[in-house]
Amino acid sequence: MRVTTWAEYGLIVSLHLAKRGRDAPTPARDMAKREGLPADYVEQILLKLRRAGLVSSVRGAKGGYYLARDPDTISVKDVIEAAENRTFEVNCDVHKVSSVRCHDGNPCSIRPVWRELQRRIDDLLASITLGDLMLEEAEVQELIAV
Amino acid sequence: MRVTTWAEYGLIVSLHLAKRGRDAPTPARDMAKREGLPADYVEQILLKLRRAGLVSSVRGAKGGYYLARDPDTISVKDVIEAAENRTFEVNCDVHKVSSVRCHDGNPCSIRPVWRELQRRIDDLLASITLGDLMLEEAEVQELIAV
DNA sequence: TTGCTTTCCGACTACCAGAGTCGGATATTT
DNA sequence: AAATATCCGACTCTGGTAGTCGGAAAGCAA
Repeated sequence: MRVTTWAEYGLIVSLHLAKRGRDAPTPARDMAKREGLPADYVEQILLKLRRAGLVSSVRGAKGGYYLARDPDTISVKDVIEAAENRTFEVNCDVHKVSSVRCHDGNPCSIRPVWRELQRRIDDLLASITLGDLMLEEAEVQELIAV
Repeated sequence: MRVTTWAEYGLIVSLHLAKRGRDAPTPARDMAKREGLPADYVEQILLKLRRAGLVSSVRGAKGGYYLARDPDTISVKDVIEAAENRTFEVNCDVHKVSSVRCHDGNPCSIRPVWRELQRRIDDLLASITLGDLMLEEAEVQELIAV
């Protein structure tokens, strides 16, 4: 169980845009260079973020990307879902063990475990915003450790 | 983010053994057939569970596997770690984005997010035992939804 | 002692998603 | 025009997941 680079890079890039502000758009290539990430790949991810409505873009020279909304209104969950489609994927829904076993009518005491796990993961990730992540590491840590 | 079949099958198989009791060992082949899982694969997983000390085995005819400890003393986290090595894997530790960025000295406001996520996942999974999962689905659901 | 059942274990294959690249089309500024 | 960017599909490469296979060793039963 882990998050992919889509989610990780997505967060890095979103946070980068949040810090840069919304005055002038930031070119993908410039962002990739500063963050030390593969440029072409970053562009793919920015495309996903744009399609999800998290960032906006300006084409042509002097163009680039900027955050579509205020950092405080964008949660980590938003970014991960934009980049990776889902946060935690419950096998009962997608990669079913078997159609019989995972059928809704069939009782399964394991299912509630995955469901609850998904709920808790989503709860945490939805509670953290890009605004929060603009703080120092130690402050973030304190903030989210309830 | 998802659990692999190692973890899923591992749980199914452990739970199966828990329900069967510890009077007589259960052959892997028999278990696989009843649960509708690939026999050879189940055997691989049982091997992992045994190496982790969760199940014990008896070789030869009339042999098989049985739970090494009381179901109430084995958590879902135990089973997942036995089958999959880890529950949630923090990229900062294993698949580092880059050695510079993920170096301990380098400040990173994203890191606390993954760490806290790991903590919460582990907390939940450690709080659920095989004994709990021997209850009905609805009861399990109620039990773990705090 | 000869089978039969079963665990044990390494090695081997198939497949797919993750990670990243590439080539070119389109839009905008200078 | 030329330069800078987004846009986007398609393409490759790799590693891990999922599962299979072939045999060696151990114990039971006759």
